[in-house]
Amino acid sequence: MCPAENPFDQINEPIAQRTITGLSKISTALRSQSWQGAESQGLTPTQGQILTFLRSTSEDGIRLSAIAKEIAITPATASDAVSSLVKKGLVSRERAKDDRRAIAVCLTPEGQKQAEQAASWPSFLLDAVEALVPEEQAVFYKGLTTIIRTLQEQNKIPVSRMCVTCRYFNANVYDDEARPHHCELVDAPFGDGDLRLDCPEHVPSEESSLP
Amino acid sequence: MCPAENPFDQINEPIAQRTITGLSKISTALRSQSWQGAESQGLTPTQGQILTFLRSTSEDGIRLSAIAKEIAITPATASDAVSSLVKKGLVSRERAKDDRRAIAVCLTPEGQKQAEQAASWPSFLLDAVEALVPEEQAVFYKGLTTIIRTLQEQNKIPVSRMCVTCRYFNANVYDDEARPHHCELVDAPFGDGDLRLDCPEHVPSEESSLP
DNA sequence: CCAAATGATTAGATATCCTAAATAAGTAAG
DNA sequence: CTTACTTATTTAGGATATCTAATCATTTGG
Repeated sequence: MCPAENPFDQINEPIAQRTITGLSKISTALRSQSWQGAESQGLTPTQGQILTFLRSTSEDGIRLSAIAKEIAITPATASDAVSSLVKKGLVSRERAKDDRRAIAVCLTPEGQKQAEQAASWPSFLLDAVEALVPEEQAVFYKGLTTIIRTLQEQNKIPVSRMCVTCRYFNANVYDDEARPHHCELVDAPFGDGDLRLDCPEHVPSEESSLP
Repeated sequence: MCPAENPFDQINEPIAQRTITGLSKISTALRSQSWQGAESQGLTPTQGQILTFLRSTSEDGIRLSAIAKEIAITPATASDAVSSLVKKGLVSRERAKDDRRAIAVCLTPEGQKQAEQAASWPSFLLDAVEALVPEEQAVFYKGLTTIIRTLQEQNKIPVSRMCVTCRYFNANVYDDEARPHHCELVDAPFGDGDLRLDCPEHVPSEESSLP
């Protein structure tokens, strides 16, 4: 497209810049809503996030440092928050069996219940995301995975167990546009819309491959 | 697509849910980076956001309540943050001329400088967004505007001056796929990629029209 | 002119978040 | 097997962030 043809190129910021502004706005919404969501449970956003994280892991006994890394806070802050949760009886804090420097944080039964609720507050976004037609959703989601992947490579975000960094993932091995990728674990082809951000079966690969 | 054809439909969460997870991850990155970005200036994230907001408005003398609404914090929190900024000499706080209950917050010259820097920290996302090819960027951006628009309608996010809620905006009036919309202010057709999230010329419309 | 609404601040409480230092336990090199 | 380094967590100290609720001042509506 010739620049002279498009007067908006002259007056608009670059699209990447505007995209960042948009992501920031959504981030603002998430922050402000997380207060309202968590507060109704007598929790703070950080505490809610910790419960949600504990719930999502099948292991019992999560290290404090793992929590800190996932939520992207310092160990000191995580320690404080866990103390609050212990005081509220939602998690237990025990010494790890294999490493007595470390602690194992677990959900209590009451914590389980609270975690269910805490995990559901971001659903206020559901209507908004579903305002996109399915094809838009798929492309949008694909864009998200790409962005997150890049952020992980730059260590700007905790590494999660996503397809694109998994040993069992093969990108673009089929001609089928709807399902060009292959997962060796379930041994099946799949498309962008089925890419996962947090797969329990994830095994990190040496070198990653972008879809 | 027939469900039996796609085994992933059985084991994956709905795509909207995973999209929300992804947005939350980016939000986490923004939060943690905003600390590092702001801190290097001796600011906190909230203070940085306030400076950025003041910088983006041409008016001189922003109400405290306007700040609170934009950042999605309570007036009380905003008042505290402004006090900190005043102490640091980055903004001035004066009574508004037209309404003596209200205050007018302005950037000082020193605040101007700091605001420039504070506004630039989210550029850590630039590489990640630019990892998308231009067409992906455009679609992704379009999706963002739709989501933000929906959130605004639900009062989950402060209303901003975006095209899709502007009196001068006409959605999908041309057959040209590249530029289906029309802005009456600049009197020109344009496409999704040129939609704005914060247009100085914005005039709210009675009823909004989704592109 | 008074009641109700609005704009901002203050009070009081808890949590966030940092850095830096302290404690304790594993690990590796001689 | 002991010293030195590393790792996991906690404490200490300090500056906000953030909320709700109460208060004060001003404006607006009737």
